Amino acid sequence: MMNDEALMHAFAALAQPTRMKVFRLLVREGPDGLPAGDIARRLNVPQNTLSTHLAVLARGRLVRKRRAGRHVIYAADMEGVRDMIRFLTRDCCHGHPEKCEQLLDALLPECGPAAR
Amino acid sequence: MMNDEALMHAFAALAQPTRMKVFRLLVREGPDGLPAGDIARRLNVPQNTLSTHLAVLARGRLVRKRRAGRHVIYAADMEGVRDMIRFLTRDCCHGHPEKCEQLLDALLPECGPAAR
DNA sequence: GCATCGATTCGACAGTTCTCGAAATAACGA
DNA sequence: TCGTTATTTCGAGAACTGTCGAATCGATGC
Repeated sequence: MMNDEALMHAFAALAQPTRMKVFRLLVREGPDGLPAGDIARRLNVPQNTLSTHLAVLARGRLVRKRRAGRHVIYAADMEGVRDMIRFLTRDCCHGHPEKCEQLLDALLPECGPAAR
Repeated sequence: MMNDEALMHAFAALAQPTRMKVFRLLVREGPDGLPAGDIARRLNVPQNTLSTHLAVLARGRLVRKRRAGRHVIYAADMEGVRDMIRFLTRDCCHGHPEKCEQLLDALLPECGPAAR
């Protein structure tokens, strides 16, 4: 479980337009991820600037990196995401689960109607 | 639906320890909320500093304010939360809903086992 | 070894955020 | 109206963040 500081890093990581775009791109790309250079090219950001942003996302556990030859491949890391959701929704219902409907509705449609 | 800038404000709002504590407190407190001064006292933050933080949370649609006499009462606003969750989970499953299990597990326990 | 390619780190500048004392605003009661 | 209480806004200093050129590191192939 993430502590408060780690959680803060996760929120800070997404509080910046370029990093939001990177995260979105990587979530769509799936577990295979993309090399740093490809991301830089696709988002039109200088490679060194992007590298800094990727480090911030990694610090927030929102991306994971692995090396493949001379490429470093980044992929979305859902562990950080899970802990953010936990924080956002902890104690939200006060014993009235139906109040969480709108929150569940935000999550479930993405997973298809067969999710549950 | 929140645009990217509004969403960014929501993430930025939680990227700061005092504001994280305020949000957590207000979520626990429920829809009735708390007057600004009570929050300041409970978290040991000067009232003017807290006021600034509350404004940032409000900009991110994470709290709502209403006036009651000379008090201004703040309560958690789940609309911003819902849009954050939507952003975090959009396109995460790639046609394999079972991959979202861990994300659902982050949300459902908070709502009690009878939630679905 | 050395040239090359991909990625990161360094260093500096500009811009933004955090904090809090002091001043201003807003609502109430006497 | 005046004094009191609750909250917000203003202003300034310190700290932090985003950006990108230049230098560095790491892996590959010749």
